[in-house]
Amino acid sequence: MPLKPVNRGSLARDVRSQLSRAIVAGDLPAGAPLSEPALAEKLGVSRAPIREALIELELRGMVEFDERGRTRVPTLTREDLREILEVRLAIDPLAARLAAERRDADSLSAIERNIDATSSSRTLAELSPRDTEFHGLIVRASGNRRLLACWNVLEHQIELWITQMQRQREAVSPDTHEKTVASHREILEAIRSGESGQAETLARRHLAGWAETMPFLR
Amino acid sequence: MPLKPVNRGSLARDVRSQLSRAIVAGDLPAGAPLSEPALAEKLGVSRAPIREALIELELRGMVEFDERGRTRVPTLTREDLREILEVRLAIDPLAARLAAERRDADSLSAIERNIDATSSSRTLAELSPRDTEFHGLIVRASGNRRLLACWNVLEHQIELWITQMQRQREAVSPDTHEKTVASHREILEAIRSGESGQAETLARRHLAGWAETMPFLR
DNA sequence: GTGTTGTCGACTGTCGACAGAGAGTGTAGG
DNA sequence: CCTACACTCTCTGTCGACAGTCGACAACAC
Repeated sequence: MPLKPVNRGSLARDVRSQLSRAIVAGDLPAGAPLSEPALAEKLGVSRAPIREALIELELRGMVEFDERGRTRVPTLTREDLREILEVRLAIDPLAARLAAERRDADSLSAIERNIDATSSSRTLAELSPRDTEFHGLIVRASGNRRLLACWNVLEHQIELWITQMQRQREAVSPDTHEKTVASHREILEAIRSGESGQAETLARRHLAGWAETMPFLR
Repeated sequence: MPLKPVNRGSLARDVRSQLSRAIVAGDLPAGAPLSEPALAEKLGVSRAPIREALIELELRGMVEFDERGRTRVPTLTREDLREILEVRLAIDPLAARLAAERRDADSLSAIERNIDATSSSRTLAELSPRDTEFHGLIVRASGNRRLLACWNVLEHQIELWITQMQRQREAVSPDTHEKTVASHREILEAIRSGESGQAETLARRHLAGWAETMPFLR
């Protein structure tokens, strides 16, 4: 029986992922202050790992500190989404281009599996994490760690915004769903065949097209 | 020992800026492990604010944790610089375009003052922080907080790389210096007059031109 | 000499505790 | 009835302490 390395120093990391999950799931309501002692008791740990987790979540835009140090889940506005999309319009196409220049086999198969999972999603609650994951996989496939760091700043904010839209239970229209999957597959094929310019263009169009389905962005 | 004890109140923030300063100044040598107790004693605080600062510095790429939790100042390679420039080639032009679309008076005058300071810098040690600041001011002027968050991930890494190049004491050739200032001024004027496309193009060319002065990038 | 085992020191992850500050509340006085 | 004040309660920022773990090194066995 092969021995695997054991989990080390998992408390703070566990706390972070639990809080992260709870936030995007909407279990921690936006706006209300998060009390460190309360979180610590709920999670059965002391305040130290809670604090470490909160600091990281703040840098990733999942919580914000008010002027007196209290922590809240931010309420994302139209303006916030606009900002996120503006930056993603720079990041996503770049990531696709770099990924096409590398063509890493492992990354490609991971993306492939993601698309399969996406195509079998039916509700927005299923689809949207897959979609976020798709774009994250491309950023990873770019091999640029700084680009990944930038992506990490945005990644969860997108999911949080979708949650706050309160529309997760809606079924995705078959039309939208089909278009998304087809578009993702196109991008993957451009990457796989090394057509970096095409991958870049497709990624840009994909995101811009999605943004246009959000008419309230003005 | 350029680290000095810190004044009470907002300890963690002070610790972070002191460590940040010490790192980009090269006072904390890259590669060697940073001991929390040692830092705590040098700064006259307990380990708690030290830890908070280190977590933030890690997310900003100024320190890295090894698999066992020990902290080190990373040694940046050619590859790292290439990654940074790749991402900046996406961020900088976008920031310039957005800044031109906003044309905020306060931002414009801050940039103006920065250019004046730049033009009176003589050594690389003086010039390079001004240059970093110039680009940071444009990102701020874009008004996009997510873009600023991405920039923050990169900002200090650039300064750190310059430090590790060990060339701060070199005089900047008058030619290079003049070109830099002229280029910055061009970008500012494009922003001031609201020519967003032009600002974007100039910002891209400016950065690409600088990258070409780094022949070892291949 | 080489490989193994035990010991020592140092460091990280985590915990509980305390002081200061602010918000909310109840009460006394006008 | 309304205001002002004092009290309480909770929270954050910070501290010191402890346990587990790891690397270095010495002692030891073969």
